[in-house]
Amino acid sequence: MTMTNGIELTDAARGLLKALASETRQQILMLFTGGAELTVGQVAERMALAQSAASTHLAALREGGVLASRREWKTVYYRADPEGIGRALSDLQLCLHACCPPAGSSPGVDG
Amino acid sequence: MTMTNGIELTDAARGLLKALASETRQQILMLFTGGAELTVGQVAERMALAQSAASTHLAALREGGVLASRREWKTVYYRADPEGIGRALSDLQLCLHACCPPAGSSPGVDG
DNA sequence: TCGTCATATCTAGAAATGACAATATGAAAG
DNA sequence: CTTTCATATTGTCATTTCTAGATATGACGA
Repeated sequence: MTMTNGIELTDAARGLLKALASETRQQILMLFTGGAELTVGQVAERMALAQSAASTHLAALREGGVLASRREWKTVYYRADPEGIGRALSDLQLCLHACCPPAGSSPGVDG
Repeated sequence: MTMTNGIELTDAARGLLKALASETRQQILMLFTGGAELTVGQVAERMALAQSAASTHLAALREGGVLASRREWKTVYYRADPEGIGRALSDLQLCLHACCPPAGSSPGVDG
């Protein structure tokens, strides 16, 4: 049995944290609210970024499991990856909950 | 009527993301599992960091609402801040949920 | 084959981050 | 007032990250 004396974040959770470490990427993610599909060019325009910067950030978000991409001819459409986000968020919550229970999570802790 | 066409992360959520953007700080947080109280010196020793580096990281974690500190004479004891963590996590979840619902969260989305 | 379009990758400079050493702060003891 | 102890802050350097421009890739149309 693998023994870790402490708790550790999963890859999914670390990916989310890394992807959303940048405020620019946080804002980019919000562009995809409601299941919108956006191209690299559209993101670059809305964020007032160079195409290369937008491409890099979008790749980082995809790498972190936050976005997914679909290619149609020459155009790449990015969209949110609710499943990836959900898993990462769940892992993060589970880990932080195990680490620092919000008072009253485990019976017998308080009383 | 104030119209924000998008969704925005709360300060608490952004604080959490910023605080946990560093893997070193992620590991530091895990030292506080189980409600442990640690001094700056103890964290520095366990993480094999200089005292100044530990102090800076702990301050960042406190700034992000992840840790809380208690001063006793010359010694400062840091501990997890479950309330702050819970709020940030809740905000983050709420925002991401609103942005990218995990399939079937809002009745009528699917049909 | 050549040209165009959208995106990805490479390169280089700018800005931010993280590390350590050294110094400063604040509180208690002598 | 000076010393002592733990922590906070400052200065500097190395590393990383961010950004934009230029170039490469892949697919279609002529």
